[in-house]
Amino acid sequence: MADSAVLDAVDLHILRLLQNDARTTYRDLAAEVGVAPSTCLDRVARLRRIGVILGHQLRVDPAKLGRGIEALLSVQVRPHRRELIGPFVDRIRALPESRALFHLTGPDDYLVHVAVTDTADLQRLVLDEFTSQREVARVETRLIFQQWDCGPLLPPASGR
Amino acid sequence: MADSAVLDAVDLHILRLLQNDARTTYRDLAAEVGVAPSTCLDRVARLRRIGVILGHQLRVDPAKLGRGIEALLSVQVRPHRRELIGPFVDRIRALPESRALFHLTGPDDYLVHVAVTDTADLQRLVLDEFTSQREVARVETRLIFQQWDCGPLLPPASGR
DNA sequence: CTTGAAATCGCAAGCTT
DNA sequence: AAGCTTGCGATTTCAAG
Repeated sequence: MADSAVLDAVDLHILRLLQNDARTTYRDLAAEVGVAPSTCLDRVARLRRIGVILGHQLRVDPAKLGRGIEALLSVQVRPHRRELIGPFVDRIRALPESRALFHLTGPDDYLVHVAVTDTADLQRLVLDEFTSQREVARVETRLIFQQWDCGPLLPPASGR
Repeated sequence: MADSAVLDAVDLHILRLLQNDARTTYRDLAAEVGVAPSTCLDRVARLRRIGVILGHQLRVDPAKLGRGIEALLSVQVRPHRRELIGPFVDRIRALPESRALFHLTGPDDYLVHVAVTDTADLQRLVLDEFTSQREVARVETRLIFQQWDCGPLLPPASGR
């Protein structure tokens, strides 16, 4: 279903460049990689078709939008059954404060990445949207001091 | 430094649309928002200039790149001093397996989001890059069953 | 902010290897 | 089958009102 794709050096070079700047033109890609622009077009179209490229995302600074504080919330959902966790996931994803949601192994079932205006806002969010809910057994809040993106995502060095 | 920006309804509308699809053309943006395409261009350029828009990122499927397993590693770095954590952060960010890195409050200093080929690869990563390092006092590994992106990031409802 | 025109880009068709 | 070149329509971009 999500099997590893067969990618050559040109594909990987294109992926590396587009992960740095997804708006690089085919002409510039072509110049950098050393092929014709239409070849880049074909390669990118193929990468989209086979699902390697999922889409283009705008990166936005939460602080500039008045959400200067970010935090990670570890949440235990009990009982951990499908009829409870489906609605829980939908509700959390719909919160304007939510940035990302993970379902994890371990004692804490979910990790929620949130962006809020201040600590009072964070307290309100935790109390009103989490601890006050029947299915939420426990919430642990950790503030994010700083966060970093890492290098472009590429196949393991052994390749293919 | 990262003060909240002053955005009007047009800016917010554009941000919402671009977060749904960062490749929406200025022409389509204009039609949707109800202004001229060049106005959209000006607005987006301004949003970039003032730092609200940080860039355009390609979303890629890790599984299709042979990284079918993702995990979160909670890491204690001891002693937690600048001369140790600087190199630690640089080293972790440079790992091809790293997707994101967070510096957090609480007993676990760092959270590392990684994508690996399989559990053996994960074990190798944890042993060779984390627990074997002097400054790493403890590592806790949690697998990611599933993850979700959330809605577009926008200012709090009360805002401007 | 809009209009309008020029430059650039995306994209498909045809050609070559 | 894969890549290159060409050309047209769409888009971006800029100057002027």
